[in-house]
Amino acid sequence: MGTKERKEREKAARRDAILEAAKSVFFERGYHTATMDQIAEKVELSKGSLYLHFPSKEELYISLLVEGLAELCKRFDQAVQGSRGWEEKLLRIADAYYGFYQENPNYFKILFFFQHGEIASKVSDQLYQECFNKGTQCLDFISRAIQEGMNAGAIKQQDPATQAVVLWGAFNGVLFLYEDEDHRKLFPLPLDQIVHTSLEMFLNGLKKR
Amino acid sequence: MGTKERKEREKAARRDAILEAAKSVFFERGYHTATMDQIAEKVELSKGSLYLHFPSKEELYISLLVEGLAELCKRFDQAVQGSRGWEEKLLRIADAYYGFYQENPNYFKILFFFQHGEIASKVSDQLYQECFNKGTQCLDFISRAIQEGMNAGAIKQQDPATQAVVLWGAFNGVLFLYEDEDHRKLFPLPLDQIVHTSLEMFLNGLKKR
Amino acid sequence: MGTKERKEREKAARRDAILEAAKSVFFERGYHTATMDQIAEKVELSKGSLYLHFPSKEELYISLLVEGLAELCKRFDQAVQGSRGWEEKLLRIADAYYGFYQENPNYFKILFFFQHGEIASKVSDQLYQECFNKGTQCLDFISRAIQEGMNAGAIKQQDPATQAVVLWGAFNGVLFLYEDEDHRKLFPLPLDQIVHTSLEMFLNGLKKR
Amino acid sequence: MGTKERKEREKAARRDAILEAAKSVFFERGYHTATMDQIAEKVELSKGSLYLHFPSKEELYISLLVEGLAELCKRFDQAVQGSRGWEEKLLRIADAYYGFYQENPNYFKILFFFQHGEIASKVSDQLYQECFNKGTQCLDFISRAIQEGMNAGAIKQQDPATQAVVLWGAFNGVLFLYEDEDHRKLFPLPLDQIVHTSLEMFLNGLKKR
DNA sequence: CATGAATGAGCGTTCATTCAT
DNA sequence: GATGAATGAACGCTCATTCAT
Repeated sequence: MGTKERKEREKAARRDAILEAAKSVFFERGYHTATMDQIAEKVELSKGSLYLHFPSKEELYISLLVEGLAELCKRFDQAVQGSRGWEEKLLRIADAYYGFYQENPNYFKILFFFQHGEIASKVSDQLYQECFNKGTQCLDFISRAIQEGMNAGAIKQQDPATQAVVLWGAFNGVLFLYEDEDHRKLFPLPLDQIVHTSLEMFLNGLKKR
Repeated sequence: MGTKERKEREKAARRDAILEAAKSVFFERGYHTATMDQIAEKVELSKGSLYLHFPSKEELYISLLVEGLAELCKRFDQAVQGSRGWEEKLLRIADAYYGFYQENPNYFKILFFFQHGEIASKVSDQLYQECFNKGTQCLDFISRAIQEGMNAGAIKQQDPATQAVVLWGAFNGVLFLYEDEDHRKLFPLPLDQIVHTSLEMFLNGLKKR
Repeated sequence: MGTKERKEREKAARRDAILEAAKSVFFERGYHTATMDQIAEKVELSKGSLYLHFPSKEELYISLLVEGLAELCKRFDQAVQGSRGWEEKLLRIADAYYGFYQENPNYFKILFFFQHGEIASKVSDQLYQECFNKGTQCLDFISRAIQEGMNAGAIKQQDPATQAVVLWGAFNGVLFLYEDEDHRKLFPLPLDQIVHTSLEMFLNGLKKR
Repeated sequence: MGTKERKEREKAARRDAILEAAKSVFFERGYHTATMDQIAEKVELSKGSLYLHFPSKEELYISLLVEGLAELCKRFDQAVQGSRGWEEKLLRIADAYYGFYQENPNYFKILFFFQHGEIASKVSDQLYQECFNKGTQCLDFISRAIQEGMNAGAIKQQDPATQAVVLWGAFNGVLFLYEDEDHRKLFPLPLDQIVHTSLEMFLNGLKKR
């Protein structure tokens, strides 16, 4: 009688609600400062119930990352679908990333926090794999665009994966400078300008002379 | 009879010993996970003694950062002193950074990560200023090299500070991908190759066509 | 099925148990010397649980005071209800106070000592108000009895509130001399005699000549 | 050659300087909140040196009390010397006390704090005796005045010591109500009026009808 | 499934006291 | 005698996690 399905749907909904609350709390306060109590209060669930859906604070946090990477993938996909030529593709992937950053500046924090390892090691292998896979998927969009550029003769023949990683890291690094207020004070240039300059530099750098 | 000087020297030595111990503990466990007890044990001092030299955990942590930036500055200075031409300068600055990273892969964590504002705001204005100044000094080395390239007509006329920031962020971002073990697994390319590829890309990107 | 009520009753009971333990520990050791650990041990609860019921050591301490004042109010009420004439009323209020003191010699410490502002300022406004109100209620019983005496022409017309405060303070001061062992040695007169003498003096002092 | 005497004089001076600093710090911050560091800084001596003159924080604190009681004794003495008749004597003793309170409202705190016993028990027997003796001396001034009143037939024949204790306690109790800001809010009557009312009441209460 | 009271290990910080110099 | 660095035992409070109901 579909009871089982309904239950599952409800369970998934609950999970999503928790994730949503966790996002807002983690973003507002940072991983270490956020508490399970605050998240529980936000979802209007008891603290104990959180543990019915996520085995630990870390897993909850990283689950957020998986969601974020999935969203990023989707945007990358749309970006490449609607573009022609490797350069346009890269530009629009960058746009997608930058747009994602602007809409979710705090999401971005997790991305980096995860990479920091303090947390990654405390997470189940399965969740870790999910993370890894999503990350790889994202990178692949970049790789393929670069490969296209090589095929077109515009980019020097090299391992496209390496270049994708460099691009990803470099762009991350630039955005990261602006990740928090204190940093912004250190580098008081408008982010738009920084992003524009860096994209120009990176794309120019990719091209053969 | 120099008693006073000796005392001062001893005090400074103690301070350095604490800094050293703090470095190793913070590196191993991360800022939030590290405890003052662990640092005290490492330096074989009582916990209370730590507070004779640093007023708080935060200040201790940031003092480490200041030290690191100072060292980096010194290396940047040596790098530019021994080189001719903007391109060689940038290359050697990058080398200096990369060298610093390789010798102090964990130091880098603080340098770049900075624990993002959570900490910076709890630190005395003076210490904050020191941090800021050292950071600016580092960037200036890069700016000046870029300016030289513009003067030589090799780089398009733009704000060199912006480009310096982009370079700094981008290079940081690339190194950061390798900052911890878990992440290395995600991007299993040799760091040397990544660094080489990225430098080539960035320098190429700087140049006028 | 009354589950909710039972829970609430249990919660209140727990609160009372903590209050009881806190009373005995605070009494034995004084506010500053008493520790939350000791209280937790006494009530056979974990330290953390204490904070489920009281937000801080200060609030716990002052909550004790509120309880004491409430009890005193109740006794004052009974005292005046069962008496006729202002003099009997005052006498029985004093009896009630003295009785309270004898049953709770240590309670009295808090009541009177109040740790003087060091604490009061750190307590929630609400709790502070409760304290204030209860204190005022106690004084009002005295004021009204004095007013009665004035109406009857036995006491000189003056502000009864002032006289109530004086009476309260004076009687407190006398009891306080006996508040701890060391002091009893200094004034080695039996407390009963002291109380009797002082009541006689105060009441005599109130009367017109 | 008087070297020894000079040394002793210097030592006594040092002791006094410490006492003076301790007074100001203890008064400003309260016993528990004051620290030996603060006192050391105030006297411009090292913390260790404090322990050359006083064996503990408690002894230092109580030594202040002895000083205070001695001063009070002196004032009581002057008060009775310059007055005729038991009533004037008591009035002027009360004035002296009230004057002392007004000049040293914080001194008064120690007086009561000592009586609280938290500290008294941690102090050397000798210091305790000094305290006791000075306290007794103070009381004796009151006793003698009351005895005089009895001899004159104005006061009912009773144990004058008991009455002295009651008077002392009662007056203390009244002043104590005003000992700190929070209390003042609870009893928002001008202290002068309270003191006047209470003296009138106490003296009136002493007199035979 | 949901609850929320209870836990308990842990943290950063303080400070009276000691003692080698 | 004077110093002040060092100690170390506390302390108030937090919070991820558990579990009886």
